[in-house]
Amino acid sequence: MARYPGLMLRILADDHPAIGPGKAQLVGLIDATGSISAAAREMRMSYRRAWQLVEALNASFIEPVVVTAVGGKRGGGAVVTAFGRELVKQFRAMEDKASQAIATDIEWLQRQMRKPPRPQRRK
Amino acid sequence: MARYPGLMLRILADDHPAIGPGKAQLVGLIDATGSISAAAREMRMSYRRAWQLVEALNASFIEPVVVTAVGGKRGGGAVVTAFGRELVKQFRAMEDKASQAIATDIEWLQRQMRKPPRPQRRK
DNA sequence: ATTCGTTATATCCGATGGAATATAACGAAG
DNA sequence: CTTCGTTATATTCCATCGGATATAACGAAT
Repeated sequence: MARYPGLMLRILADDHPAIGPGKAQLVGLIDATGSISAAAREMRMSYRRAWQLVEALNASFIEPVVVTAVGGKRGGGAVVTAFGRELVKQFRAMEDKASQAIATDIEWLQRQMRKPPRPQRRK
Repeated sequence: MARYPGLMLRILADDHPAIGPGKAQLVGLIDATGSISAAAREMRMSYRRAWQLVEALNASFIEPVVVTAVGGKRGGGAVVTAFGRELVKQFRAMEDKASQAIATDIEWLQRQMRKPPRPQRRK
């Protein structure tokens, strides 16, 4: 999910996550597919969850991030607003900048990490 | 919990959080108090949880972060290793650098945020 | 030997989150 | 008016997480 290995960045609003890697990817996929459900399918996420994330996004910001239409041709759909696109773009840029800023630190840190014997969750 | 308003940074090992704001704070408190349970009390965290986090930290890195002693004077205690101190220091430095690198972006983003009507969790 | 506070560990339980499922509403296309 | 795929919403179920609690082990100090 994280675009940069070893780094996860989230932007908070009042200590609650406003946008992070997951929402950014979701909005990107909605933009690509024109549908919340299609984006959810691609992320192997339940429609309900994806819809909740979209709801949270729209509630977090002044301008809507995703606008939806119900019924009609192909049942409806979802469109990412210009602001939504800008939001994702900005967030990706932040990931880039942050990653650059601490790249050497991350390398050092990862050199201190134990590789194999990490108890991973079962499939 | 996040030291910088609007930013949360986590360092991942194989997509699992190796260190983040919570563990960093916990290690800092263990260093200050010399005890896992005292640190947990200060963070209003159950001892079990704190102990699990310490276990995860020690499992994530080659060198131990916290070493513990059982029994004896005052029942035992926990000591943050030199590496542990360095780890926290490095992580804090990463937060600083990342925060600086994206400060203007965060300002822009927060200007787009809806302030009051965010459904906050109940106490 | 007793005391004491801590680490270590197990067990139980409640809250939370998310998946799965079902259903309704919708509106353009045919 | 029927069809169709989607949004929207409620309901149910289950896994996971963490808090609460209890207990054992420990070892220095008394």
